[in-house]
Amino acid sequence: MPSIQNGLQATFQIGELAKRTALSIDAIRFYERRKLLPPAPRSAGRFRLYTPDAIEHLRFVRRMQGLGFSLQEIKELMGVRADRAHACSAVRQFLKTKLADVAVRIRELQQLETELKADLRKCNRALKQQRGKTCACPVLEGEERPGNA
Amino acid sequence: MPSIQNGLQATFQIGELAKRTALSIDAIRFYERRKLLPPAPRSAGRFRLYTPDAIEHLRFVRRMQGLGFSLQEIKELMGVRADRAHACSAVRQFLKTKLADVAVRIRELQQLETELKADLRKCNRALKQQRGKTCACPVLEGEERPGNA
DNA sequence: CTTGACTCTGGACTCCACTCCAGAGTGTAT
DNA sequence: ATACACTCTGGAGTGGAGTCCAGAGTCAAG
Repeated sequence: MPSIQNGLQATFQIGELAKRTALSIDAIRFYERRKLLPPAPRSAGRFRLYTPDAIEHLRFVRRMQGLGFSLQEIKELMGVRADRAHACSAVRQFLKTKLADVAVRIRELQQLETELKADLRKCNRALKQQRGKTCACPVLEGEERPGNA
Repeated sequence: MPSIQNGLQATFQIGELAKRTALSIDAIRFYERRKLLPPAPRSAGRFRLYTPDAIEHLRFVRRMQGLGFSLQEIKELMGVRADRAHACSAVRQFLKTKLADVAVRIRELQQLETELKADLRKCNRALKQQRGKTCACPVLEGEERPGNA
């Protein structure tokens, strides 16, 4: 259970962090090994102790991951962002590069969005026209049906 | 070399396709096995023969992959898009779901873009202020240097 | 008919991002 | 003192997305 005895901040251990981030305990330890999470301070008995920061931290990792960044890239990104305080032109360059990457991805996704919308419109028109006609559409789910073209 | 003897269309074999798509031959065969590419018709000697369609096809795959879709997802997406002709509501539903996914990703990337821009501005301001002062900034590249701060 | 560049298949191997243990220690509740 | 839930480390295993390779076949040129 959370310990508040030092009057500073509620800390909790890894199981709790796992629940609050919907990550597995193993995944959290794995991220720590890969330096995506700073090594947690430990209790007397060597249990990791976390503050709510860790939740935000891990959420950022997952968000980036969902956007298709590798753990390596995320680590670099976090390093730079934490470090922009003592900024230098290498950091600046890194940020510019990443920004350009992100802009490209956004444009490509918007392109895909346009295409999918067009597909959807065609689909809707087709559906409207075929009212009443049978439509088995075995395409989506079926993988293993026997002889049935 | 390309064979044009049937008067229909220039076909080429896998090495050429690899060059034109900047994919490896192995990757192309791998995609075929995973059904991301329809099985190519073969020459008399069982060599795969491709038309320029295949180039577009593979480019689409890579584009989607760059956007973070798994091969499984790309396969589904292509299946549905090829099939919207004989549309049905399952296809329509799939498209709607994917569209929603894409919209979410776009929003998240835009959010990240905003954050990175803010980082960059802070970085620029910091750089302006520290004109003249030393800035070693060992953060980015260094991982394995011995004692050399 | 041999050489050289290309292709074939199947299987083993790699890297990433985890997941799943076993065996041992921690901490609280009874 | 013991039970029980939790955590520790280190290492093996998994699934995705390929890469690498051996041994064999194809085919144009000399």
